[in-house]
Amino acid sequence: MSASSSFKIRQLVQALESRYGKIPWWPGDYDEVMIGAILTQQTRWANVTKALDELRRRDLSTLAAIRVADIRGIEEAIRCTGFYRMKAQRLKNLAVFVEVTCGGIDMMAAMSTPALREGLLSVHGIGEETADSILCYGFSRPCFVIDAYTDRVVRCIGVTEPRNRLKPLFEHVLPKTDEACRQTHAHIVEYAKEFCGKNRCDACILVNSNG
DNA sequence: GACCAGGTCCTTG
DNA sequence: CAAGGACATGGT
Repeated sequence: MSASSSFKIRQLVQALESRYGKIPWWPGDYDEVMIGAILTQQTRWANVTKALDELRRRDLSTLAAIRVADIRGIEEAIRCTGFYRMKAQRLKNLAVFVEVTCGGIDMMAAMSTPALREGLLSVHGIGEETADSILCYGFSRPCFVIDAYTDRVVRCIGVTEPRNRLKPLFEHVLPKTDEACRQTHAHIVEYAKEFCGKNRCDACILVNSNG
């Protein structure tokens, strides 16, 4: 574990905290967070909220409902998020995992974080980011989400660890609470949208990258 | 019209 | 194992 990377990330976390303070991010019940986590894959959140509204309108806003619904109706409801065919199938897969494999939300909530993470990752269509989002924002576990924005922002402040080292790095630096994980991740996304384009970071104002 | 969005899986070399 | 492509609609 690189000491200088830890230091830079500590600086980043503090600078973001003082810049943005407390911001609400991804409120909602278990079902909404899990469904949203699939729908937001490679997709803007604004389009996800439209799809969530449409799902609610069709009484498809729970995984229990999604599990038994005609997949075409799900596809129609979520079309505006793109990749809608694939995502409809992924929602079905997740619904089977939750309702059948686990035996319902309550059983899921009683699982240990490692067991729940492993289970989620076994679902076809759920990768690390989606699993960790569900763990952190849905099940309030102290689990830090690494996404494209996180990757971009840490490069911007001079951290060179490979992407697969970032999660343990952040979890080492942050307090072991879901609140810390969700706030910092939300901050990073806000900052990235404001200052870090895909192939540039022309306003890295938070942390001196020579540190 | 080009480019990108809070990824994941599959196929190639 | 890295790199590239497919999935698809909607906003800037």
